[in-house]
Amino acid sequence: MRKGEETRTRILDAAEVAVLAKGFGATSIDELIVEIGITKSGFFYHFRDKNELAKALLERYIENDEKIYDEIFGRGRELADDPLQAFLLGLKLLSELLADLPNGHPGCLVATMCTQERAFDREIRELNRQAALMWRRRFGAMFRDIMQAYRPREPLDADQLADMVSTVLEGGIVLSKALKEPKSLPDQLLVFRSFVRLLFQPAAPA
Amino acid sequence: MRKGEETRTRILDAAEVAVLAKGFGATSIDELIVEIGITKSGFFYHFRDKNELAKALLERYIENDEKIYDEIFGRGRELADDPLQAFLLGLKLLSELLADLPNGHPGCLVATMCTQERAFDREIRELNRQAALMWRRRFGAMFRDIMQAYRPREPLDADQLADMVSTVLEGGIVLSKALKEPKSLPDQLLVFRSFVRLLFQPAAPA
DNA sequence: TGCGCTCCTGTACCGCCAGTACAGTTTTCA
DNA sequence: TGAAAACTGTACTGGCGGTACAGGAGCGCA
Repeated sequence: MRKGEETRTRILDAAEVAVLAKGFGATSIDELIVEIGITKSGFFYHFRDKNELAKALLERYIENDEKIYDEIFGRGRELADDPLQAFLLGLKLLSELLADLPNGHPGCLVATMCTQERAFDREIRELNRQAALMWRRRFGAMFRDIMQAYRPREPLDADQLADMVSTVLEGGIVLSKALKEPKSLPDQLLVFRSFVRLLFQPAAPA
Repeated sequence: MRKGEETRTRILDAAEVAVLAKGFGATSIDELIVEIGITKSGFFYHFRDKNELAKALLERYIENDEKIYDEIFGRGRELADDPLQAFLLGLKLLSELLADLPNGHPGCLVATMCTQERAFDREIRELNRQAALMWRRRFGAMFRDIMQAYRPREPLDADQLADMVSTVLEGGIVLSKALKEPKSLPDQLLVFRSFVRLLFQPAAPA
């Protein structure tokens, strides 16, 4: 049990790196087993097929993602009582975390599975959808809290603002990779942060 | 010559649909040639290998993308003299165009190649980078024009604002696909439009 | 001590796929 | 009508996903 879990984790680790770098279709099982030093039979002992691997990969990724957001925006709430300040602080912390990744963001598995959606079954596409909905719920709740205390200068929907967080993150990752400029992602997040601050800023004093 | 171009186009058309749906690695040449009714030899007459296909695909995609932006933001400038109004109008027109796609946005090839970057050679990654830089130049020029006439309420960089257009488009496509909500993409673009309007809105009257 | 379970290895095989090689054939257009 | 363009046909290679099993090493427990 102990040993089996460890091997499984090593497969997932190697697969995640490869899938984020080359895409799922271009990631071969043969290459993974060579890398981690097991046989093909060993691989299929842990995963029925490649689709099972994709599912396990995505589940683990989403779980970890949620944990990171919990920590970062939890810290934001610890350091600031005001919901707007807490959120802005969270965005700042997230931007710093992304800026500190030495080789830039490795990529988002949710995005990877979206850009190759027909390569996966219904179950995986549903997992992907649930992840995006969780992001919406998380940030939507924050924006609703903020709106209790601040009146937005434009009548924007809390869920659409929440989606904007995911949009900027996913889009920033793509742009960063296309440009080969790791700094673009944290920068874009800070631009979005400025927008949020502007949106809830009280009208200029008379 | 005429005929050859037509076949080549048919290959590219079929390949683009398949690559956007399943990713490049999961798109097989065998499947493409069956779909368009040629032989494998016929395919390799037009493209030396799969990488040549990818390059041609990306080149055509970027060219077409530029043409669409030229048209839409050109129309914006025709209908409004003011650079801010012209840009806001362009975003509106773009949002409407995206909202009218019956099955949602098919996906962006630049994003596809980013999320599978290691599957492609240096030349293709450079093409991708140039595309992102072209977007930056295009929208950066528009923001600089706007800044000649309007003072932003936050000191934001024109190039970073320009990148935000690409970010929102790429991120919106990913989110739309993940959520299976085609409307998310045009909606996100309109949220961004509100932000831009807010940014250049004169300070609230005293 | 040995039984059974987990966690693999080894071997052999199938059909799909990218790519090569090249000879031959049809189509197109000047 | 003839040369070039645009293919087809055939045969092959090696990698890959996946299947099918048979067997074995190490470990916990009665």
